[in-house]
Amino acid sequence: MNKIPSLKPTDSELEILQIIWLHGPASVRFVNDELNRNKLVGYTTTLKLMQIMIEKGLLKRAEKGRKHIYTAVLKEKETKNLLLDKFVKTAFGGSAMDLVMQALGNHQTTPDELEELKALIEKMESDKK
Amino acid sequence: MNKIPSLKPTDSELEILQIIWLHGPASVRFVNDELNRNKLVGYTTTLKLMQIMIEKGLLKRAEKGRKHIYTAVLKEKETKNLLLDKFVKTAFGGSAMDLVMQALGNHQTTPDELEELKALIEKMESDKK
DNA sequence: CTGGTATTACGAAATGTTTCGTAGCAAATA
DNA sequence: TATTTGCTACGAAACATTTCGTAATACCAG
Repeated sequence: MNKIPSLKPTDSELEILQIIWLHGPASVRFVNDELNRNKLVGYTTTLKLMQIMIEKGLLKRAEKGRKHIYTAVLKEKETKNLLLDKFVKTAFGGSAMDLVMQALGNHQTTPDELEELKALIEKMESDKK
Repeated sequence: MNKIPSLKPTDSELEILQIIWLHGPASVRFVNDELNRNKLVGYTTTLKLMQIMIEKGLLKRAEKGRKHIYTAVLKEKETKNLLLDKFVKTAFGGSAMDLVMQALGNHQTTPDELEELKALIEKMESDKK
């Protein structure tokens, strides 16, 4: 029934999504192992979370032999867009520019990244003409 | 006892903080009225939230006559920095640059804003040398 | 002073998130 | 085949967040 997940993933759910986006469709075991590189979390905890994500429509799954293989329903980019929109709205009063300026001012950036950013800006300016 | 609030404000708490940052120290009545411009929320709900924020150290208060006047403990900018750091970490795998690129690509920007942004980049590049 | 109004304090319900224990079952292995 | 191992399902506890009802209290208008 649930086709389009309108709900925003929680922090824990997002950690799981990141792993699946990066590595592609994965079993609970794999996701749990990845999670445990950073923090201690029980296998059944991860399983339960992923089952809930199925209910919410964030993941779908296929049974491969005995295991279940989970796939992300939403693409990485669209999900991050949703989260970004919400974050800009709740934390920066809707001003994406404020966020960009503050993000640049408070994080390390390499010269390459700055060049890339400048290129994007040039492109935006020429598109606008 | 609680002096420095390390906790991140919840979404509801953030709405209250935005109002206090914008208007300065305020009573529960004022905050609740402001909140109700956007959504329906009961007075005691707002009161309770603000009391909890006192416990967490997000707000402090002074008794002016019979009312309590609430003040934000953290400055707007430092709070947004904390939130931004966390968001970059959870949603963009720690890459502020990814966030910046995506934010620029998905929101309207005025030529003035782009100029301002370019100026910031120039400044960062010259600082780096 | 008295009744009505605005305010704070408190407790608790409703909801959402995270965690894990236990059970049941299937597959691999000894 | 008998045992162990690994997986899923399910329920529930622990915790956090949000909401509001009720009560106590201070203030104000008449």
